[in-house]
Amino acid sequence: MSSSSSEDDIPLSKKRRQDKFAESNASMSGRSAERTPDPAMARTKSVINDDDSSDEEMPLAKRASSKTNGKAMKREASSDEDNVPLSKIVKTTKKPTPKKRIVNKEDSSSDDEKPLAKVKKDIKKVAKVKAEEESKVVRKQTKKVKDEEAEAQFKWWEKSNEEEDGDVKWNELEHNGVLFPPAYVPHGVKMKYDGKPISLSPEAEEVASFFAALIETDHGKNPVFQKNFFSDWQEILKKDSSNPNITSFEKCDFRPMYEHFEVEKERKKQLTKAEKQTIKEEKAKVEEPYLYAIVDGRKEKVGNFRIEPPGLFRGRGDHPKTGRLKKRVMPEQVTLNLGENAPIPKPLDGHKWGGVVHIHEATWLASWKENINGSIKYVFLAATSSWKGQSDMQKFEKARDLKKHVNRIRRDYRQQLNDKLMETRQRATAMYLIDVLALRAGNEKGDDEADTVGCCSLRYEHVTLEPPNILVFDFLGKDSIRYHNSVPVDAQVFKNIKIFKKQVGPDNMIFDRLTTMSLNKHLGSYMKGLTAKVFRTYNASHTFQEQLNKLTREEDSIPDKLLSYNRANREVAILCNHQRSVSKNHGQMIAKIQDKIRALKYQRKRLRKQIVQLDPKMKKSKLTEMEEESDLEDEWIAEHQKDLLVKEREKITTRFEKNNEKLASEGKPPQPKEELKEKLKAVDDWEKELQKEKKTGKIEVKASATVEKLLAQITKLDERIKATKTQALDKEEGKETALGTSKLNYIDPRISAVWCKKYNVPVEKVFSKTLRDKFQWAMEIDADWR
DNA sequence: AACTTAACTTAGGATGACAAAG
DNA sequence: CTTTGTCATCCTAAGTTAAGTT
Repeated sequence: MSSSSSEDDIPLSKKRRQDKFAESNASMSGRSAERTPDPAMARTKSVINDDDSSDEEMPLAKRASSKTNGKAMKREASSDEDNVPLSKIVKTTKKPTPKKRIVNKEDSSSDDEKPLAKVKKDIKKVAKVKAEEESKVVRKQTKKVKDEEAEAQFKWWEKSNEEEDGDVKWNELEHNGVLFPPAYVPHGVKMKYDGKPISLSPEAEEVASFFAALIETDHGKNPVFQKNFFSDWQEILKKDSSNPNITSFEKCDFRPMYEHFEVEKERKKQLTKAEKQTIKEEKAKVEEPYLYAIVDGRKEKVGNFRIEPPGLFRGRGDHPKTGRLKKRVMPEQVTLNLGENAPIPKPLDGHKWGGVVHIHEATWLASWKENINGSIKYVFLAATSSWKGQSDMQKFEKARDLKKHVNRIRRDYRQQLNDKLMETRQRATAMYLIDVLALRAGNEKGDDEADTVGCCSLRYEHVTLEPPNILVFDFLGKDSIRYHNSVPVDAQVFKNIKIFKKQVGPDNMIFDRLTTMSLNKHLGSYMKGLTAKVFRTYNASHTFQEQLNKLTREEDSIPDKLLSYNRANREVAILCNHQRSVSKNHGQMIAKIQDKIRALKYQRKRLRKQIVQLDPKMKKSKLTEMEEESDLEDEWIAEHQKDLLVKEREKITTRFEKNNEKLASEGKPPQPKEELKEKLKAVDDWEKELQKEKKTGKIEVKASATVEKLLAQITKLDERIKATKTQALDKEEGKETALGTSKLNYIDPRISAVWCKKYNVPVEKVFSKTLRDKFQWAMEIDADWR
């Protein structure tokens, strides 16, 4: 923080993160302490008296928030479910979890598939036989196609809804495993410790390099990041006794390495086109085997076949683990998911796979455990694949289904906003927020993660009340993005939040009797598969369609139509709070544009003066109608003129030098210096002229100039000024909203497809190539779809 | 555990400024 | 003075991986 001596220079988005940082530092005692509930406050009643005056009588959080015994709490919460009317527990009978079969590389070849696989097959036999036969047919057909022209895409959306085949996603699955990052090649550049160059073991050098590359970034300057990196690096240093004893981060100077990388970067840029081309080709050759998997005979694109390279964990927000070393992944840690009959790809030389499994009900191709949070990473098919496409379409269909139920759901929760039962009332209030504000569900998080919240995990401090009915939300959501919004709400919602807050007290969760699980369970009783996130999809798509209809004019030009499209898109992005960090030089950029505008205005002003000089009568007519340049101060003009002169001189000198170089290379003698002087003199003359202008207040008008000509020039300038202004405005408006996320994940692509058809806008204007590929299933939609 | 959503990072293509040529 | 070619800059799209939900 100390680095921010001039706060105003910091882009907004960065600031927001910094502020947050300050906040968490201020409350150093840590969250766990803050959130520990006051046992004296614990109460047990769970019926609500609606009268405000008797708020005190309200029940309280059994799970009054504590993280320390969260597990016990959760169990308790689930026992609460007994209160739920039976009718609401529709949950389908659980299928036995499929057994994973780990096959060691050695035994995999011979014995293989028969026993376990057969049992499994028997279980699902009845349901599956039909599908299997079908898929065999499909396979034969597509194999033929594949041999000729591999790309003929399988149009799954044209097939009638195949029987939902239990949870089985595939019968045969073949792929070439994963691509590991190349082994580390030491560069030998010595960093300094305590001012002296030191040599490091390759492993220690690698980790130091990870950090060195980041020293100029926000991460590299973040103390938590530094601390975590440093302690993990020390562990690595200890592993090789030849490493120097490094105990103080402050004494480390990573700059030599950083500079080395900068030079390398520059060198890469300087490569010729041909060299770049060969590098690209080599890369493609290495990747080639991993690009596609074969699913039931169909060739499908793989998404992320590359194993994530080692590096420093770049946790967002103030993640406690940010900066920790993300270790290199070895084949031993990687599990492959393959068909029983598929050949097992070769692991790295001298290595073995961690395991090979045949989980037919999963869509992942490979997985490994990551060492920072202990979570599992997966290799999936690409977004263009049928698996992803199908589930994407299902998602939007589900959102469309919601339309049929939403009125009933809304009526219910409105009614339940003053339910006697605390839990029900909280649930109804949460549903209101999820529905109206498109908040995320908000699972609880651990102490070893960034402190972010969603609807169910909102805490006391995240919502403030502004009578009569305004709620002010201010919290960090997913990715530590700030959600800051003032919304007028239903009177009862306002009242409820007030009550809940009073009950739970500071630092505690507002919906203390609600979990995402119980909420989703309840939603599921309205409609199969309905969960909190469906509301986000539904509301996003719905808003988009609404806005689009409202904004688009038949008679508009295509750019205008696109503007409407983007505006509708922006509405959705705002609803979903999709932000992007303002680029580091946004401020500069805007300043540059403003300067450009002023420079144009300066020119225009001169032209006007000239016109008046030519024809004094013009003064009162057209010219006065024109907008006055309020931001053109004399001071600025002087500055600007100086600038123009300096630039002109520079230009002349460099041109002169360049010319000389050219002459020299041709073996000719350089131009005489007098020539340069001669040319520079012209600028001097210009300068004098400007000074004279300043004194007399008159501009010398060229002999060829006429009023008409000057007016024409002014019109041109006017246009340019206007264009630049709107450009600036557009940039300013959109600087913080990211349109891409909603387009990619929330807005039903069929709405766009229909819109393009209806208004004759080419689809490629609204969908990039990847988007078109991903949404192929939506492109051939009927024009009357809604 | 498995899958979707999301922002951050990077690559490369479009765009505009500038110099040289017409 | 306008047009054309080149280079740097900027911006978008693709790629990556962290952070959510179920």
